[in-house]
Amino acid sequence: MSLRHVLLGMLIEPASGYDLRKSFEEGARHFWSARLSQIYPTLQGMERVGWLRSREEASEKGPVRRVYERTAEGTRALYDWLSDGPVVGQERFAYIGQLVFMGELGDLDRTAEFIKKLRERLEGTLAALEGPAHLMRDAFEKDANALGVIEFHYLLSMEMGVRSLRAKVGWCEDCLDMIREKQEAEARHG
Amino acid sequence: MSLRHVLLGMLIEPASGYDLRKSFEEGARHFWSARLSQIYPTLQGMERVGWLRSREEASEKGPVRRVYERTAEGTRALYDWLSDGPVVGQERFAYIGQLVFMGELGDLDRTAEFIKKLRERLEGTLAALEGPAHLMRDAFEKDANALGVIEFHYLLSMEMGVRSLRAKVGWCEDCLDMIREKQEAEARHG
DNA sequence: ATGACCATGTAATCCGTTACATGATTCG
DNA sequence: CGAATCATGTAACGGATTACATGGTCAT
Repeated sequence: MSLRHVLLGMLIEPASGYDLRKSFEEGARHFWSARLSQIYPTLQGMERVGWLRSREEASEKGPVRRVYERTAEGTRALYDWLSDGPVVGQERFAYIGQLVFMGELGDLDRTAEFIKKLRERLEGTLAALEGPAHLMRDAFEKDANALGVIEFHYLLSMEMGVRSLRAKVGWCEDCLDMIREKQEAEARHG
Repeated sequence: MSLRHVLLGMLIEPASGYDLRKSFEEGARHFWSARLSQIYPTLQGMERVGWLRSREEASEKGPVRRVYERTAEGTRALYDWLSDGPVVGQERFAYIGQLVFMGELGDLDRTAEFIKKLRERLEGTLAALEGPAHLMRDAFEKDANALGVIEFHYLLSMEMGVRSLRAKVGWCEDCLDMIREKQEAEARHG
């Protein structure tokens, strides 16, 4: 029950479904994702329950745009969600499951291959985040007033992404070391 | 399409739905979660497609247990999944969204409160993981042969949980510092 | 006898993905 | 002329949560 709230948060300014998808691709990648085919019906549902209102708007290129904006009720729903305290759900990490169950195969070389691939992926995501995060962090360090409150919150969230990705990449390195160590021990007298 | 695979992985030995829930609560908390009401129909579905077979078994306390075990096909499906390479999905972190959108409120004290609550939760989860992870890590460091291959894989996965939770707790601390810094800057000449 | 734990499930609803369907404009 | 981008949606299916429904055993 959270995509609705994420969309509410993004609708600090009126936007169409198509615009919002760009927000997911550019801004929100590191904490949420959604497809157009989910965004459109969700917006319709939010309008039905009175959280949003919409109007049609001509576009230069392409068909008419349906632009949504929050109603007072929608804003209340957003603020209620923010007041709920941190929603720390049951996050799901399929790749950790894969790693655990790979134990059954008993092939440490294969496990090492798996972790190398994982490290690559994580490094890719990290690289994409580090640039923009670094820029904002520099600005903030030079002058803590350089960023507005909204940008500042955005910086905090990007730092989270960077930190936890770095920790995961570090974990990959250490895993590879531990695997080598185990292989050597097994070769000696396992 | 992954709960099925997680259940397959857990069924290295025959187990009932009820047993499997315990595996989620004890062993798999840090990477997956599932309710009984999802587990039961999923097992039934897996039996229908031939990944599992089941038999009834008397229980000392309570009603008859339905115990599932993997078929050869189920084992193949599991190994195929493991061969797919790391499934790095679009993880969703609702609390990061909450933090970002809290920018709109423009109340840094409230943001600080939010982060303190979040830190508490993360520390709780971390504390629960660190004990068992520490025990295994010690055993491994004394003798890399002390752990069997399956336990070793389990250690790797717990280390991941510990690492990324520590990184997140560290991020909470730094956020609080940055918020103080920003508040002071604003007081000076914002 | 009350509550915790054992044990299984169904039904309604909602959330999310994949695939399908359409059509205009702009840039190379 | 073809590909990318703009722009909106529906349909079918599958994954997940919440609530409902039942009943036995064991310890205090």
